[in-house]
Amino acid sequence: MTARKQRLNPRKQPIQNRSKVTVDAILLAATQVFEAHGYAAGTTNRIASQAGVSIGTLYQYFPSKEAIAVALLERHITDTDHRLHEWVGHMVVERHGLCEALHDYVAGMLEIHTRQPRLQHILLEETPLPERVHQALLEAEQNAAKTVAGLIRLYPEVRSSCLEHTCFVIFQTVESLTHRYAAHPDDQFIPRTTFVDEVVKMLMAYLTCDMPSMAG
Amino acid sequence: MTARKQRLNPRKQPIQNRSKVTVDAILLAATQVFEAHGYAAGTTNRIASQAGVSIGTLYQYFPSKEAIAVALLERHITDTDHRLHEWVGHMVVERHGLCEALHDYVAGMLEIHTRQPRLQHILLEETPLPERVHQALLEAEQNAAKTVAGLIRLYPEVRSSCLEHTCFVIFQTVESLTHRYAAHPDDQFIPRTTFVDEVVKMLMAYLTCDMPSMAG
Amino acid sequence: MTARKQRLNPRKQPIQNRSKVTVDAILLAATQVFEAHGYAAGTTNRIASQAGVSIGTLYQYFPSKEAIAVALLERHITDTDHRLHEWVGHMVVERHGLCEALHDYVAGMLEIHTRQPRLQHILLEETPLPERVHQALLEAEQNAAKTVAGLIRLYPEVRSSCLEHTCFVIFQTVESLTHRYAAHPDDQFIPRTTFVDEVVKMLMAYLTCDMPSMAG
Amino acid sequence: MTARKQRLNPRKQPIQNRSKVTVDAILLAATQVFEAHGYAAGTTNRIASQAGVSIGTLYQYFPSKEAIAVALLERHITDTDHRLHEWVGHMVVERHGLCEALHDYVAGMLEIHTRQPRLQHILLEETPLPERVHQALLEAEQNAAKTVAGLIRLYPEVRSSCLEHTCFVIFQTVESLTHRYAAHPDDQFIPRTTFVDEVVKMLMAYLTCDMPSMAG
DNA sequence: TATGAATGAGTCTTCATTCAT
DNA sequence: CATGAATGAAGACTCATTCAT
Repeated sequence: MTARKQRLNPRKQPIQNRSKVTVDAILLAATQVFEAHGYAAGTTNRIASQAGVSIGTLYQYFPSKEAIAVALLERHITDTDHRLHEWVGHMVVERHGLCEALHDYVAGMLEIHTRQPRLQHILLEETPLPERVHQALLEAEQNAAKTVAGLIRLYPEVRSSCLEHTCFVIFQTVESLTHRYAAHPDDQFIPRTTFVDEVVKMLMAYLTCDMPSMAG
Repeated sequence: MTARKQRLNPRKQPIQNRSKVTVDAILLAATQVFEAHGYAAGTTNRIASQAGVSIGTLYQYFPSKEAIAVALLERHITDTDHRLHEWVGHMVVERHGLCEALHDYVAGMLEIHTRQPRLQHILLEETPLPERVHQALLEAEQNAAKTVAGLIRLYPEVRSSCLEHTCFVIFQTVESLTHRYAAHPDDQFIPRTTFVDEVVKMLMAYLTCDMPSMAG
Repeated sequence: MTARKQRLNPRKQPIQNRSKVTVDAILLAATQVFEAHGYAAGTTNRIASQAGVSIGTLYQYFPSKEAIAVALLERHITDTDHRLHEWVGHMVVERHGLCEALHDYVAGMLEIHTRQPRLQHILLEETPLPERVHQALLEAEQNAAKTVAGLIRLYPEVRSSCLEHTCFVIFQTVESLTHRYAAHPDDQFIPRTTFVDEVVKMLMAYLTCDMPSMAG
Repeated sequence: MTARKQRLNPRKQPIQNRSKVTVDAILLAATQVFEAHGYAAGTTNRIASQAGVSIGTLYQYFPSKEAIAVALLERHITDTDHRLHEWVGHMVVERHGLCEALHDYVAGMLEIHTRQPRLQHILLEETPLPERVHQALLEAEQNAAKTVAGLIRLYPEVRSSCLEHTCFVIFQTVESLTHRYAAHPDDQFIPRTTFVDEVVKMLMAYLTCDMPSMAG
């Protein structure tokens, strides 16, 4: 079936794959270079040489430096979404308690951000992105909140007048706190495990404590 | 009365102020330019022309682009510190309840970050600052946490095994959540007042709910 | 024979040469520009356009303006060394007399300096060179003195208590006098050939006259 | 007599002197600054502040940076001329021998150039001077040669077919050799006193040895 | 298709000079 | 006359992007 195609294309790998490999190498290199130098100082030449391809080849696959950043961000969005769904699935299957679930979530996000502390900020703040990408990001965040809500809803101890809002806040809290901690680890002041525990405690309290919506 | 003296110094403003006015104009312009273009794309020429002075004048007052960023950050640290102390004083004098106090705090921070949504992150993340400035920032954050703790401690309903850690988390939560909301206002999804209320609710729960330090 | 291979590489010149041609063009242009404007006023843009390349290309081959000057100086050192050795070889083979030998030497140096009257001084005096380059130059001068001594020693009429010192003085005298004459040709006052003759006469007298080392 | 004038000008010093003091201060400062930083990097602001006057005052007395260099060069020419005549007078009065006279001359020039090793080169080579200044310099050099000739002629042991040419060469030799030695003291290789002795030896030989004008 | 030399607009920064006070 | 803040042209250098091979 693919044999005939192969004959027309007697390379070791099918064209599609070759491209994919190159694109992947470039994106990986871009991740590393941006992470290390920031967006402005992360030059396309550095990315190309880190990827092991020529600058010309890089521009064969991406029309501009910005396009690389956009691709990176799109990939990031997809990845995060995947992870989130995997986590939810895992929690459901394993029948973890709420507290364990939250702990898993917070620790997982902290780990991701620790591995690439700057990338997200670089893509979100330093890169001049087209509006549609920003929109995509917002949508992704709202979907994420919904996904989290889907899991949270399963726990009977949760009390919330509006689960959507609650979960939006939870998602944002975890995102921003773990990112911040990863970017500037104040390990001297508060150790990592304590930090995770405290955040989980806050989320648990928020979700389970009976509290009037405002004042009282 | 002062007319005669004025004649000896017919400047509109005393010399001291002239410099200060220029410096202020530059810093204000830098704020706007960085806010609009980021650090790397915020060129010194743009800052100068936005400030209404020549590029030469800019370099008379600041030896380098970095120096402008440092000045901006130092000013930001001082300002934040002032505001925080003012807030604490206000709360103590007015004998506000904990919930109102937190509401004030969150709303205040959100307002600050709304006015300059990107600046803080730009200074913190995009600008290659000398180590001592980073240290100063960390110190400032820890002091802020202590200041918050000083106020929180006055409320008998607060339950916390370690107030220092708790307040550190609270400070970071408010900082990062308000900044995030200001930077990418998801107004469509969750309105501003609701957002503030939810955050306050979370903080209240965290501070007052009796909850084992971990698991249970 | 090589025709088929050539077709695989249809460039007018092999790659290696292309770079070399460019580098040479830049160095030649730098020589002319420094010669005409001095080091400080010899801008890299001027050098580039004189070389017929873009400023970007210039910086592809030399990391800084200083690097160009260093390259120029190194080339100069090598060239001078070559010429000196050639001259010595020539003298030995041709069995010239001392007077003719000195005449050749002086006339040769005068010619070199006439072609580039300012360059040497510019490189030595106006350019802030790294220490190792200065060291290299000193070494080169001392080697030159030794080379001269190697030849001088062959002439039995030479009387000198310390040939090393004598030849050092001779080398410096020829260097500085010919350079000075070339830089500010006082042709009106003393014609070129007379100048050379007089210098040779002085050197001959210095080398051959019996004279007490001091006073007497 | 001058009293009446004084009353019209009740300053501590007459106007003329005040100006002169300021001009002198500027020229002295320029000497030091050029010596330390070269012409291009010797900024007018640095000169002014070194002179203890404002940049505005500097431009009240000199219309441009170049004018300062010209004034410096003119002063240098005058000074050198003075020194030369003093030396000649001294030699004549003291009835020194030729050898001592030359020794005095060489040692004196070496001392001058040692005190300001770069200044002369800076003025002559780095500064883009108007043609008339170059002419003045040439004239000064030729006058100097004549002055030297005037002294040399008094010594009966001197043999020279053309004293003018001989003395021109002598003047240039001493100028360039001492300047070169002062600029790059190769003390390690040849000590200062030895250097002076050798140069004197060469000059003595040149002046007193009977030698055919060329070849032989 | 891959390559990488070449391009040049744009960046930060300096400094001679002016002019209002 | 003295001052020094302000000016802006110009210089060294970078880097996204193109195109001939």
